[in-house]
Amino acid sequence: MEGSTPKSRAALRASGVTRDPERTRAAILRAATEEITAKGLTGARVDAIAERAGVNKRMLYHYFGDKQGLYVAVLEETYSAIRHAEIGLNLTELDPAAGMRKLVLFTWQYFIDHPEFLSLLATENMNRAAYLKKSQSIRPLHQPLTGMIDVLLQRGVKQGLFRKGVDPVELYISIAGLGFFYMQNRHTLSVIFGEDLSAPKRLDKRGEHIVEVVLAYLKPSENK
Amino acid sequence: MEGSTPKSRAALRASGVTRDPERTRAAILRAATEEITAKGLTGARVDAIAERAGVNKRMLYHYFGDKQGLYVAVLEETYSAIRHAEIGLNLTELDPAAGMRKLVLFTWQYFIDHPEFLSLLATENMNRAAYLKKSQSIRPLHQPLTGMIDVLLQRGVKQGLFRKGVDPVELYISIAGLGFFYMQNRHTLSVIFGEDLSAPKRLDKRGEHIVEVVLAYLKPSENK
DNA sequence: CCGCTAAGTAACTAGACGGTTACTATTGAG
DNA sequence: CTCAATAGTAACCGTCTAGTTACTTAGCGG
Repeated sequence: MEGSTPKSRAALRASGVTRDPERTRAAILRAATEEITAKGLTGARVDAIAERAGVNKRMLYHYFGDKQGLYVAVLEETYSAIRHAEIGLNLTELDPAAGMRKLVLFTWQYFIDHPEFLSLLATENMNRAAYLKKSQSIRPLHQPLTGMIDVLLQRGVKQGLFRKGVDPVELYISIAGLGFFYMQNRHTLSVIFGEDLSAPKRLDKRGEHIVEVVLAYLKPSENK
Repeated sequence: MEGSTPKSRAALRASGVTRDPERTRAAILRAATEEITAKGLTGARVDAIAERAGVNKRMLYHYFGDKQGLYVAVLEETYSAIRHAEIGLNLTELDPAAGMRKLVLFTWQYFIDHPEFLSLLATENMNRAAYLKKSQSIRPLHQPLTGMIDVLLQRGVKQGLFRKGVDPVELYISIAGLGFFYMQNRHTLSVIFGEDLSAPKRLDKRGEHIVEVVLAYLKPSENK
């Protein structure tokens, strides 16, 4: 009988019925990111991750060892994503003020689009960066970032647009902080100030505010 | 026999052997704050809180109902503490620039001295402010804050020291954010940037940076 | 088309955890 | 002094949860 041989790999994969290691792994990682960023590492349930991924719980241990291993994978992937997006910015092609504006608005928009990054950072810091410290793959991702900011600052100083002596790390922390605090704490802040801080128009307003704050700081003093 | 009557209340309280509702309640609340801010709401263990407080677990349910009730009590007390400290600042007696500097440095120092406030905010926002929304006692605490900032801004504008049209809420979020992000994420940021951001000197530097950023933003543009 | 390795499943388990029960001891009012 | 209300204790319980075991099935090299 011609139908007795199992279906071709392609057909099987298309129907989604059979094994597909990459797909399974990716589904677990995605589900874990959602569950862990929604509820924290201790709040996340392994069974919930498996169910969300549509995968047997055993697979989770098969691919990632244990809950911590899964968490580290989520952490590495999430950090990797933002750092690679930043590198793609190509700020050095623009004039310094425009480049800085682009960096600030990019960072702000990234936080809006990726709330999971915010939660994960909160979770990892609550644990005093214990897992990040162990990870070998994350640290090297950050040199391009400060390097890029440094170049931008130097070109701005040379053109008389920016003040001298600005520390790139300090500046980056400020750019990130102005957006991060607002987004991460928008739920409590909305209650406290009686204003819906998640409204799209409100987010735009905040973006412009952050640009203004950063550019005002970078401006050289009048008596140069 | 003269010793047959129980010791006087004062003596008993002094020896710490007998009942003391207020003391027990306070010990539980303090232990809960430590445990919950260290490990998050889901990570905190009820048994650990009881042990840390030197109290039987049953007492925790006696005074606070359940784990959530205890969490709400921690939340209310912690918010109450910072808001009352802010009100005590009396900024309106100083000239606007000095007042603003005082507010910024106070906020920064508060975050340094009270890391538990930072963790608790992160925890509550991860839960989308579900408990804060229910609390009746926290919201009214915040009107004095924005009011105070508003007065400071108006006086600065009148004296030609500050720009016009600054939104007090936006400004407060920026002041808090510049310090909050640094402190809350100092563990991951230190790893990423290869620098110990918790060093006292580094903290002082950050404080001055935040003051500079805020005052630069508030400065009126040259062509007034 | 055989046989070994990797992918996948279902049922299970030891221990942790939030919360309760049944009880005793202290305190303060009358 | 008495008694009711409150503070406090120890042991216990049902459920949840991370991780495991024992097993089946698909896929691929030879």
